[in-house]
Amino acid sequence: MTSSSKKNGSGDHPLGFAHHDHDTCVSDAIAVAEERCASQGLRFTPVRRKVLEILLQEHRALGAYTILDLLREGGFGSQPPVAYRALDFLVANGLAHKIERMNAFVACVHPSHAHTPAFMICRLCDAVVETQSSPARGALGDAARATGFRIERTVVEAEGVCPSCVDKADA
Amino acid sequence: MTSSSKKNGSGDHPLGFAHHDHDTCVSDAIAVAEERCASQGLRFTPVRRKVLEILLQEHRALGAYTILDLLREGGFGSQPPVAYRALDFLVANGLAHKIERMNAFVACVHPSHAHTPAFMICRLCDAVVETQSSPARGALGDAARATGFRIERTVVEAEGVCPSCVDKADA
DNA sequence: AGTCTCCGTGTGATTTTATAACATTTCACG
DNA sequence: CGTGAAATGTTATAAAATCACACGGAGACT
Repeated sequence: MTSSSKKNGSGDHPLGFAHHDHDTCVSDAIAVAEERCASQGLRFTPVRRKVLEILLQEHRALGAYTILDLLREGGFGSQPPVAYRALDFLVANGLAHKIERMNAFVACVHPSHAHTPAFMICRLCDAVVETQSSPARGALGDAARATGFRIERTVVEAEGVCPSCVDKADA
Repeated sequence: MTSSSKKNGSGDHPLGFAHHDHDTCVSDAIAVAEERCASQGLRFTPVRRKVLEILLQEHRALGAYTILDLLREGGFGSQPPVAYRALDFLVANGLAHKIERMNAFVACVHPSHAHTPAFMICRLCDAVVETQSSPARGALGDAARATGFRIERTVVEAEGVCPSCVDKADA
């Protein structure tokens, strides 16, 4: 029951604002992660794999403590550092992202290539969809260049209402 | 996180990546806030004013608990909700912004007109500079339109190294 | 083989950030 | 004045993140 803290277990329409073949997307992502870690000499340990599986399976943004509950159920350590360390690893290696606005984490949806992620977050149902952005090419990039600021990483998160909640609200 | 730094009245290199007339910028901003609240029927109460003054004076991102300490010194209530409520008010009314990445707050540098703020955050010295962005006009906006997501507000934060820390590092 | 070291993990405790709940005060407005 | 909504003060607690230290396994090296 610890995993049911919020709505939308894993069967509903998980998110993405659109449906897709979930099993495939999970196994593909795990395969990519394995390959990536192997090729870079990183250790894709059981805890790390499990956390990534959890994120992929739920397919939404999860708080570290929700993940921790699921880890516990899986027989892993149950203290916060266990989850945070695995998440740090996944985030550092582009396999997951942190949603700063929610203090939550999501699996990366295209871990195979480098990218500057951006997110659309529904304030009504908490759905999170990853997309791309190039903030450094717009006004922000101009400002950085003008001042001499060296951008290393950007956080881009749009808060609003997802299509399905728009429909409900308008109904 | 954001604490542990000594005062910084107006001399040092407060931030902005550039110097400016700090006293003027503080009093101007307070005046704008007063005017804005008056014209919109909002109550610019002592606590709210004090919090804004603190943010303007320090001219950097401050955690809620740092602000709370300064409030206490000013004879105001010293429990977390006091600070959070004032901050909520300032943020809701565009007089301050929350830096999600730091769980910290800064005074808005151009509260006079509506804008979509973006921030450059130095990971070495924690300096924060506000600038503009139009994320909804780029790839993110395209994605939102394509999926039917309705953007209400955006968080744009660039993490990197500010000019002065770049100089130090390269030296 | 041994054993050394690094890295990851397990665990308890703590710190930092944020909200809930409720009593009291303030203030605009009738 | 009264009255109700908004703001404040206070206690308590929840949620998020980190610290500190012990243990153990995989690889490197004789």
